[in-house]
Amino acid sequence: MNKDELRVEFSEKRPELYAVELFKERGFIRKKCKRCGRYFWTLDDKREYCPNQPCSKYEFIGNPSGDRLNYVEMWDRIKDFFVKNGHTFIKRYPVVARWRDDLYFTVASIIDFQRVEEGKVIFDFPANPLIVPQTSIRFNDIANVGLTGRHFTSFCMIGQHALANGEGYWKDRTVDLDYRLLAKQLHIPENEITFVEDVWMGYGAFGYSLEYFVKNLELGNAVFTEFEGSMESYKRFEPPVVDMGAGLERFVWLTNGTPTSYDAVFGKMVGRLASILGIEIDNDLVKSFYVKAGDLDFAEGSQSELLNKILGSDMQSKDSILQLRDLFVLLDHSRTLLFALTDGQLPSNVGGGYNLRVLMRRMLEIISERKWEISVYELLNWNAEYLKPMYPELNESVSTLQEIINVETQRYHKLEEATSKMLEKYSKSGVNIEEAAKLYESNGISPELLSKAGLIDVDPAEVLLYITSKHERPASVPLKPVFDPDGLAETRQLYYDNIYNFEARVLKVENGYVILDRTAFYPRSGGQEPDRGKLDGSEVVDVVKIRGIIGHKVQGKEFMPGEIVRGEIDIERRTSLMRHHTATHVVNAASRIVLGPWVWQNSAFKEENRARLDITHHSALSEKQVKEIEELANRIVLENIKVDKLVMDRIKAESEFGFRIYQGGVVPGNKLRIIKIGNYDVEACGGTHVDYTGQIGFIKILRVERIQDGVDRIEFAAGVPAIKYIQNMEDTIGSIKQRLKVSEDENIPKFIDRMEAELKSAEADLETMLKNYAGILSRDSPDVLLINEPWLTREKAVAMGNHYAVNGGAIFIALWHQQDGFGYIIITGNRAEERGIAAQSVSAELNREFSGTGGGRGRSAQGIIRKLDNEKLRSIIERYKQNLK
RNA sequence: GGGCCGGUAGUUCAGUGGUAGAAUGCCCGCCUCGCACGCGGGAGGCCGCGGGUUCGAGUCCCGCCCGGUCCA
Repeated sequence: MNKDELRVEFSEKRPELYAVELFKERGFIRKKCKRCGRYFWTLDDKREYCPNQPCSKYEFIGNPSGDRLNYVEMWDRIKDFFVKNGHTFIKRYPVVARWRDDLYFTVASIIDFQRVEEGKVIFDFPANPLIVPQTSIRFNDIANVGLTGRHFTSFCMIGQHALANGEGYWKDRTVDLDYRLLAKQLHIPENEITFVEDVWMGYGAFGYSLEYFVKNLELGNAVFTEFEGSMESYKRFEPPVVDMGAGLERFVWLTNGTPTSYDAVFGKMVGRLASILGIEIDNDLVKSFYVKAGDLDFAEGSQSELLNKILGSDMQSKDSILQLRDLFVLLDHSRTLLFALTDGQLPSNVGGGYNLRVLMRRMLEIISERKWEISVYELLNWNAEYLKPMYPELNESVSTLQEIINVETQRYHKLEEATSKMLEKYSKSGVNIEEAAKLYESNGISPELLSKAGLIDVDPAEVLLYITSKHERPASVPLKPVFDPDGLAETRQLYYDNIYNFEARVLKVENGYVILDRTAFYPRSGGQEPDRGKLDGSEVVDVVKIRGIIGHKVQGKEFMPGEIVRGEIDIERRTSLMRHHTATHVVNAASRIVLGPWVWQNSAFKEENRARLDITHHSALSEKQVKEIEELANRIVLENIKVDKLVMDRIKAESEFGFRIYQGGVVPGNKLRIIKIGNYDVEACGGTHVDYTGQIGFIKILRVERIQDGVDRIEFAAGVPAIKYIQNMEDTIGSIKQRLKVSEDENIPKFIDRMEAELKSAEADLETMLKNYAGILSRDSPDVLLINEPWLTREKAVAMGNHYAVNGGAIFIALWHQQDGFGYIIITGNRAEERGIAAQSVSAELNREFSGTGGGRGRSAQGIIRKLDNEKLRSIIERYKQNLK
């Protein structure tokens, strides 16, 4: 199924889908665009073209429509309208989409309420209908930011969402509300409003949509997700979903009519930044440029080419546009960074973190190249202040972000240093295209930089093309569920109620998994390993949950549907799992307190004997930090705090505790199970926990490692396994003390120091002795020295040979016994050289005569011989002696 | 998540399969010098770790660890 086919299906074959009541009531006419052929609805019977670019051009620049409002005012106005009309206001979700494994960032408001389970989309609305100002992040238009006047790396998507299930509403009311928002609430003349027919699809569901435009600026898109299946056979999606997303930035732009949306959106910040940086803005140039640049795509093709097309050869204009672009980029990128950092994403070299690093580095690069007197942190601060009425959390978090920015800035400076060193290195030779590609991919030195430094002749774009031509990507294979949950009711969970023995009815047996109507067995989920125990006396070896249905893998017995069985949980194992799970929350809280507010749980795993917690942090953990975390965690244990296990409405939990509760990802459902440990930690969590922190007993951190840029792993044990770990450590130290014959732990390092010193002095003595010995030997037999001693090794032979040669010896031959013959080393001195005797020629002779192999260079050679004939060796040596006389 | 680059003296880095180097810093001595003072001497190394190939590996091959970088 593709979009074009779907358009034909809906717009051509089923046009009635789009004919909402409002169109009849207000007299909108359906037209077909003369240029692109798409259908649109308008009150203007003379209109021939749809409002999309390039079929039509913007008409609002310098000629705005509706009430002129700034960013924050505009949101208030829109929010008031929807709330007045029965919508529940929902605070924005984090821009870091932790509840989705297919996305790093929240890219649209509907993402908040979608859960993807086994490739199927499930909608989960906290209220119906609702309105949300969802900050959405998109990195695909990064090259267009600042140049087209309308692209951002993040924007506010006004999300108007409803389920058509009786409680919410469907398309007639949706379009009616959107129309009234424009015409009544914002006083936009109704004949300026146009609706365009379009289609939408994703995750198996699809539908049709009406995009709405004013003066040819697209403001929003109302998507009606009504179907699922394939083009050939589709059925109604229950319940149908209203997904209206509109760009707040567009609304502000329209009603202000500025040349760019940045002017409207960032308001006073533009002028303030320009005056600090000493930039004078030429309004005529700006207006004429952005009117033309609006419908170009700078992401594809050469940027300078497009600029030349608009500005001709006027270098000065080009410079001032690029300068303005950089100013807008700083404002845009700093806003995106502010949201993403606040929501806990750290810059790094993997995953979504890389996108942030790119933004950060682009900002630092601009600031450093233009020598602008502004810091990244200041810009974040401005944005936080500006957006305070809408998003107070930004202003609360911004001061804590300084440390992250510092670390990242230092990394950038390190890269800068390394770069200038590399440029220096290649300054004479220059680089070819292959080297340029390598320098960029491995050292981060961009082709533009090489070009500026005059090290490459080719167009930088050509290097990038060369790089992309080498890349390919692999595909991933989705896992197949172990049993089919369709048609089964959710299993009743008994494991939260301290039940360890129970009776239940078998509903189904598939693939070795027994599904019961109720169970006290905790399934593998939330990083907690499953319970073990017995079902009718047989071992339960695994417990899994698929869409609320719990399956037990049992060994040694066949079960029949309908029979009643007895379950018995392994209490010792469960208790240990509970300790480790609560301990994980405690260690997470301790890490956040010790390190900083950017610490989130990245993932976690709890088993019977140990647990590991991966946390987001900008640097590797120091020994001191680990000790502090361990100590604080144990203090929280000693405080013996009650572990509250609450069931709360999602909205209430989110508003009371914030999105911090989603450490392990957002849990589906309107009711959340909340685990609260005093004021230390609150998380939505489905795991089993102890009742008081004191029951954890003792937490011991076993090891920490940095598993990737931005993530540190903490492995620890709680309770009995932690004690066992300490006991093992004691045993090890005890045996070391026994071997070293020291009585106190603290004497071990001293003992090692002494051993090291003794070894060193023994080595030095040996060296001296070898030297002296070689000196004596060089006097006694200055021509050829054959030495064959049991204590010889390669290293000792080399050292001796050198001393021998230095003292005037000519040919040094060392032989020592080896597994399959004799190893030898030959070192020659000046006198041998004068006679034209090279070490490798002696070696060659030995090899030839005694079935050996080996070789060398200049004054040294080494090898092995297998069949030594002492008689023959003596005569060879005699010959060399004669030769040297 | 994938690709690529790197890891050798305290530091910055060279290093054709054949005795581990330079510069700088450090220590000692000389010089009292037109200025990164100069001269001489010295200490400082599991060449990231483990395996393999080889008579022989810093060097070639494989795996791992650490750092960096680019891409999705």
